[in-house]
Amino acid sequence: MPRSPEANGSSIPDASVARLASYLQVLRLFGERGVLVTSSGQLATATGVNPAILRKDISHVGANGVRGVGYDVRRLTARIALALHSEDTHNVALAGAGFLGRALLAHTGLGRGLRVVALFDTDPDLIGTTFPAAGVELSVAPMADLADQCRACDVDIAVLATSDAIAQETCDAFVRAGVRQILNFTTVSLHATSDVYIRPVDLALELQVLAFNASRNAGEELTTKPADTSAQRSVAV
Amino acid sequence: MPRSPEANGSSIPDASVARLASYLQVLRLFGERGVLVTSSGQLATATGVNPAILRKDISHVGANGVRGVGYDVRRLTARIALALHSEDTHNVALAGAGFLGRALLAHTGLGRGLRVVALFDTDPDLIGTTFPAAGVELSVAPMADLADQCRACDVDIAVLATSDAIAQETCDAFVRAGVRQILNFTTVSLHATSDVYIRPVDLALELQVLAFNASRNAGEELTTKPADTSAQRSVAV
DNA sequence: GTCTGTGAAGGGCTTCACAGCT
DNA sequence: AGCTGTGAAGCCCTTCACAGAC
Repeated sequence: MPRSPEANGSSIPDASVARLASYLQVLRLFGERGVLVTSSGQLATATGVNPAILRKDISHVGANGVRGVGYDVRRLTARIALALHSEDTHNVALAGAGFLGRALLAHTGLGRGLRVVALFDTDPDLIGTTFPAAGVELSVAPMADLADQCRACDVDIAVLATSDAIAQETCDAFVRAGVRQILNFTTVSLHATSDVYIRPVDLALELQVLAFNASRNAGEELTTKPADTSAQRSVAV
Repeated sequence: MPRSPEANGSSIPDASVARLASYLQVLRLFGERGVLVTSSGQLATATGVNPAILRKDISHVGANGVRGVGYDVRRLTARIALALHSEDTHNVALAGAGFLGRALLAHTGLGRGLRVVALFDTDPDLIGTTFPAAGVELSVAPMADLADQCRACDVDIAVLATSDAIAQETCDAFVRAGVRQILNFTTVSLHATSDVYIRPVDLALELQVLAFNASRNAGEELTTKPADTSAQRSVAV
């Protein structure tokens, strides 16, 4: 992973961005429940991270808390939302209306500000079928319409949930249509010019790691702990 | 992420394990195509990583290559498979037969040595329905049967693809049934004793990071590159 | 006393670069 | 010449621990 020096325009570490997004979820939940003030300790246990790193993450979006007291829930929510641009709306295109595609569509809280506006598949039987997506009924379009629809709907982000066989060509089509952020659920390692950010999400890999742990533990019968319960980091929909 | 000192019984880094699993995929493909010898460069581009780290990863499973030539595909395949215990068979239980659950079931190449042997859901309409899983027809069982079936089938690994509402209780049930490796697709941060390894897979988080990048790029209009095209790491099914 | 904000220390992973074998 | 194996350097991130504010 090359990661060009200072690729991160805003100086806020990728790892922190991911965690901040999860704090945001919890904070919004707290807000809905009428909680006014919270602490790094509470937030940390709720999200499964270390309190110290939580405070450091928060410090990246500007200091907010009151020493000896904690954080104002509304204020902190607003700060993080601002820093993550989480109020911006992004239009998402989804390629592949199989089980995985539909699981992603159905996923509640795809995240505020994310709206699936286009859905593609190669299967002729599926084309024209509609699926509910955040209130709207979304109709499956053929791949041939990909470029036109993406441009028309001002798509920012693409999600690839197709078969491996057509992954690269679909990716190319998205890139030609001007999409620069692609989430890749296929097992193919995609190639594109360096201005395109492709994030692979290999669901099988995680299971391989678990399997490795399981084999290891079976052999050693608990002489050592496998790792820890808390989050490493991953993907989400 | 506490990660207790020397938690990793076998000294081979987690990050390497994940990558080794992906090399294995590619190597098996090469093998089927009749390729006899390959190089770190070829494997690196095929998997989207740096050649140097690939060689280092491979060195963890014991030196294999021939300087000036490359790696014998069959030999390397065997070495990695051995190190990852990839020939061991693990029985997997899947909780949740919604779209996500079915997507996971349908996913080809869940990984060699991984076999879904039990499927649970709360929906009374779904119970008794069968789904194809690696050749066998798998019938949906009620949650009440979870413990019995897991023990009976000698389940190693559990996958949580349920609704958030019942995530923790389902997790607890798996732990009581003796499962120590859990892949968590819900957005709940699960808690269990420290001998249980829980790996969260938050599909929405990845999208949040993409959205953040998209907003950032839109603002700065390409003064800097977003990051890089190649893989960071993630999850897969 | 409680809880935040942060410098400093520590660790793990990646990259570089080169020695060594064929 | 080509490619592997690996010490060394560097980087990023996490953890510790404590000073400071209430």
